[in-house]
Amino acid sequence: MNSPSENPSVDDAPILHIDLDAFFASVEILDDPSLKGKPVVVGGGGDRGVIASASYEARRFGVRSAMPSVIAKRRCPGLIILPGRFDRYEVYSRRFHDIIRDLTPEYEPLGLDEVFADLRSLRRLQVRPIDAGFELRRRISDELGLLCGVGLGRNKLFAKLASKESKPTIVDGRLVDGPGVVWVSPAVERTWLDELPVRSLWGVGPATAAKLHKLGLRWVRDLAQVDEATLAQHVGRAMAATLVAYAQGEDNRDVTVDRAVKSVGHDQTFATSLVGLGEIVQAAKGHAAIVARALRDANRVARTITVIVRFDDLASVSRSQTLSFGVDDEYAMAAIAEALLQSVDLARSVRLLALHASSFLDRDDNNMQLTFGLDPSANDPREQAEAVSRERQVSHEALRDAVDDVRQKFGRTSVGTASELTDHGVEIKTQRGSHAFGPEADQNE
DNA sequence: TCTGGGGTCCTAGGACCC
DNA sequence: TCTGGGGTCCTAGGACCC
Repeated sequence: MNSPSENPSVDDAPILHIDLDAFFASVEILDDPSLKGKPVVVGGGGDRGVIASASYEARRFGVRSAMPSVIAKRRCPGLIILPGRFDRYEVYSRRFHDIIRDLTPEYEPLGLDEVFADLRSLRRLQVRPIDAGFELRRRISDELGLLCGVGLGRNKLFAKLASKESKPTIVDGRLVDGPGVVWVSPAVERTWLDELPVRSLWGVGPATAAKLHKLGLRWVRDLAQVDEATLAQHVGRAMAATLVAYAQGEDNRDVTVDRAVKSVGHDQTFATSLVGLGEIVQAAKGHAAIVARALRDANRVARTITVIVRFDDLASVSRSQTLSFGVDDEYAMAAIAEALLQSVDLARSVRLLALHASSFLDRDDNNMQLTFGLDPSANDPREQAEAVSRERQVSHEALRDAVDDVRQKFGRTSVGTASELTDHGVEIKTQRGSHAFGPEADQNE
């Protein structure tokens, strides 16, 4: 929108946002150059799959990320759908972060392919944000072979909107280069923002956009003038406050370095829906093995276990239980999950099962002694499950440590439990694939 | 055209404590 | 018989982001 003619200081453009173009698809093309120039996407190829990342060649056909694969194939009959190799993307992501870190340690990743950076600590070095942006693009292109867009602005809101503006676009089926680096100068902020649709603001998705449209609010300039209390009645207090602030160009979100993870989980949509408690509990055990491993890798234990079931009509229900202690054992987690699933009406067939763990404690702070009063013969099924879970968490400790120890020394595939092996087989048909357990995954740690 | 899997945050009601 | 107010935690659901 405004190709920078000036060269702002870090005080005029303190926040940088950088976003890799078509990241997953681009990595696939780098690893297999024969894909170059072809419509390539990464995503689930089955009936229930969606597109995670689309090359620009695929976008020319109207294929977009988050689009169901069935639709994408219809729009682009020759579409190449790849299952996704997240260990590879993580390698590239780390190298991407390394390049950002060379500029400043004050950066915050969002997913694998985006970063916000706060440039203010570079004031003394006389760094010019626009020069820094072009230099990042050059290095990412030279060293990684990837393209990206850079946005600069007074806050995260403008930096992110600007990076979007910096990207290539498709006009009449043709790819048009973007400027690469865009700065929203304070002088143009107001007019720039006014012309955007409300949907382009952070936090406005399909549901909120529909509510806003119903209220006659289509453009950011409409939002900038709305009464916050009235808006709050429709979208909630917090949303109303942030939307009005954003619409006025105000965004006080900091660039947060080292954001702590608050939950880990595993979701799986089944190619064929599951029927009945038995099948679902069996699947939950596989989920528990994956989530427990992630917890131990992060050296955390979780007090809250949540199961989410989605039925074929896409309605979902969740059940959660918070324990008086933390778990990182798959059998301890599975005991809770099973009890939670028993409280769900499973008359309908189930297309998705998710298992999440949250309310983390440091492993060293997990005081199991406080829980000796638990009675496995209690009447309340939740108390019962908690007692069983505690017993497993305690009694498997030595085994877990031994297994983790062997894995540390000899790699992940060297030893495993039966449920993990079963799960491994099940996982092959999903995006996650078997690679997560392979030797490559270990090299990257 | 029919919606994945990794997450984050917000809301609202109820329980419980002081 | 009528009944507070604030704070925190837990549960269930919803929306959003990449």
